[in-house]
Amino acid sequence: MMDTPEKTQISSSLSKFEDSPVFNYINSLSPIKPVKSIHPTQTFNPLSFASLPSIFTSPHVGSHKESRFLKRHSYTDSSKPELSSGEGHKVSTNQEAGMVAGQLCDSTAELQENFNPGVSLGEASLELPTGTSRFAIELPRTLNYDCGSPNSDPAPCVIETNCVSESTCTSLSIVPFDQEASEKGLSDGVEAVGICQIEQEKQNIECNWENLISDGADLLIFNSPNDSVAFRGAFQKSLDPVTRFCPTLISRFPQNDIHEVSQTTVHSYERKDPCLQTGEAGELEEINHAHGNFEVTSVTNCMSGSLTDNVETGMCDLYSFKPGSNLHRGLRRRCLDFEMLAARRNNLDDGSNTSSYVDNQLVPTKPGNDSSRCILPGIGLHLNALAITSRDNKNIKHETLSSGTQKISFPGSTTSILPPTAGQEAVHESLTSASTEREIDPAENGVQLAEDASQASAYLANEEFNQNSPKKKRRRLEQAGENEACKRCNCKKSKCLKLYCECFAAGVYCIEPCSCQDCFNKPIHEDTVLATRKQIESRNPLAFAPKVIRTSDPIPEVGDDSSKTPASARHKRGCNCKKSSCLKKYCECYQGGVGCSINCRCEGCKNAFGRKEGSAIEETEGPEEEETDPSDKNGVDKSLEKADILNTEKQTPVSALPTTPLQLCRPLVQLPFSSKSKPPQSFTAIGSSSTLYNGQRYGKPNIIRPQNIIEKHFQTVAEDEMPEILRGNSSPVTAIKTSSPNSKRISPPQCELGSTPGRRSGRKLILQSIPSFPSLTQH
DNA sequence: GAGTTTGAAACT
DNA sequence: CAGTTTCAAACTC
Repeated sequence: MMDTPEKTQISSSLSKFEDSPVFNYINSLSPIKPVKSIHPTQTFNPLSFASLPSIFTSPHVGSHKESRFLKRHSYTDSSKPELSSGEGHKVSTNQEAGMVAGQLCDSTAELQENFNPGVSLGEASLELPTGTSRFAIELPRTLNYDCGSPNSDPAPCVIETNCVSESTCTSLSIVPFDQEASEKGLSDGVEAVGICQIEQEKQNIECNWENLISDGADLLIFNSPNDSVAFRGAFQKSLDPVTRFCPTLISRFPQNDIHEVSQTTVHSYERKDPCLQTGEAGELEEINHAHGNFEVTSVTNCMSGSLTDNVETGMCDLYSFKPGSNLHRGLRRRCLDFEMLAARRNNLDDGSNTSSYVDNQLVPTKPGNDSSRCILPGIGLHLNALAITSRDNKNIKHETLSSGTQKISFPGSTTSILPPTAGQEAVHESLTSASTEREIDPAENGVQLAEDASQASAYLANEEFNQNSPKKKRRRLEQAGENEACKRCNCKKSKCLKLYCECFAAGVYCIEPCSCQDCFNKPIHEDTVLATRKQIESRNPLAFAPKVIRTSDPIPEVGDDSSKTPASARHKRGCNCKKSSCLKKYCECYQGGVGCSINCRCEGCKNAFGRKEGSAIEETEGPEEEETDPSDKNGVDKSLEKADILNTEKQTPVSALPTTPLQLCRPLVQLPFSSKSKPPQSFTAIGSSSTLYNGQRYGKPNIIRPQNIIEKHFQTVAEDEMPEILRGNSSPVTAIKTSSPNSKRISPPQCELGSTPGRRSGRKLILQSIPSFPSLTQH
């Protein structure tokens, strides 16, 4: 170390005067090769930053490394005035060739290049999949470290003649660059070192993840700048790249059966951030496959901070997100998506809504390019859908898989056809969990995407995708499986800036098919839309949250028909139906394909998906139908059909929770919002600890990951043991509710189960028993 | 397609 | 917080 700093200083001081003094000095230092040594010295000067030197050590690297270093310099410069000042000239000189920004870009490119080889090496030495994953993960970190982290300090060590030592010293960040080393034949040693380092990092990462897992809050928050960076990068990337990710991930998982790897990666992602996941995944792929410059560049950019900051700020401004909050991410994404869309639309055709519409529509219609779009959205959708219920429907899975698999063509959704293999399922779960996490981000993207995806699916399902009349469209959509994702409104007075508007409520811009009047929910009026959203959210943070929340908790509200009501899904607020008997779409619960819960204030509930406790008692199935019949047999029939479907599904052991298309669709749409709107609270609460759930039901759905795990937990445990307890008992929410008027209702159900309090207590116990991921169950 | 019903959202 | 109004979807004809 000592030597290096001296060298650096010297080099820096000499740099300007390189010619004579430097040479002399160098010559003095390295008797062997005065000339070559010069190179490094120059590099060093700019590199004076600790980290860089290592790279410079190898003469080859020369230009490339320099560029890299330059980047670092730029970063480091801010952090380290000394270097900047001293080196400034040098740097500037070096940079003279290119602007700083240009350097960044170049550096990024270089990085990528470097990475690729490094990856290959690492993989070769290590396991390919793991290596790749690691690598991807590592990269960001390394970058981060490079930037300003103390780690850079070791760089001086690098200055030392030994390339190997240097590489090691540089460690994380530079290791990948081993190309040089490899070239020199040092590769072996370097690789070993690099691998070790990588492994260490990996371990660290894992640990971090674990920690993160423990901390729900952390989960939400970017673990490391890397995450944020990755995320940002992903963000920055166009949708297309993002779309890539999903398919890649999906494809990989099932194909390779790299369950562990995939899971690990997924989990990690999940834990961190959905966004991150995508980003990282994307990185991986890109690195592996195409050398995606984007990500790296994005990372570098993030390093620079300019882009990311801008984005964030912009996003924040738009939604007034809180920087620290976990939601942030999701919000950002949403925002981004939103903005992205807006930007696109604006770019495409400022005035033309059509362009935007095109986007939405295109998805279904145009498999090719659009597919990419779809993909992103699809991802979001999938995620959302998944988020809704990890288990849920095959449909969801299919969609997710299909979408995931396919940017190409939703028809790919046909993937649904493919029976999910165990591996797929596992992947699925992981994905779902991930998706759930993403829900946040997907929020916007998800919504839009979801719409797209839904549209696509609908399209697939129904050729008729014609959307001439909203009603027809709706019906078609419904028929299609009710991919409500393609929402179309018919607003006349709300200007599509109120929750009355489905599109707005779903966080989606209105599109052509909409027959709304005086619509402001268009990219053109983005500002207005955002402002309005803010307003609404200020009033009700959960306004855009998904109305139907899927929760692993079967328990919470359902006191009623255990069989009918999908425990996992509940309407956030519950319905207030009085005349529809919760048998028509007027009922949000019914519409969402979920049973009524304690939260509901409905009267004469006959919800086919599950009655409210009180109502359930009141009405047995037989009588219900009878009662329902009078009012509307037709409607009932329809509803029953759905209900039947659900029932059948329920009957099937697999889908404990009915996953009607409705559910899927709705939740999808809603989810995105929820993610957006979701108050950070929910997230934090969820993530932080199981204990905090009170208010969090909403959040739950968002928290995908825990659900998956927990859900499984519950399912396994719960199904056997839980059901009774859970059924009877009230989730924390229910408990809360008990205090509320609803509690009255609750009491009657007791008849079924016995002592409610006991249930509650039992339930609590159960929850407690589930230590790690309490959040899931929260309700 | 027009009109009615319905319940959420918004308002007071 | 409760009551009322507004709104647009859902539904019927």
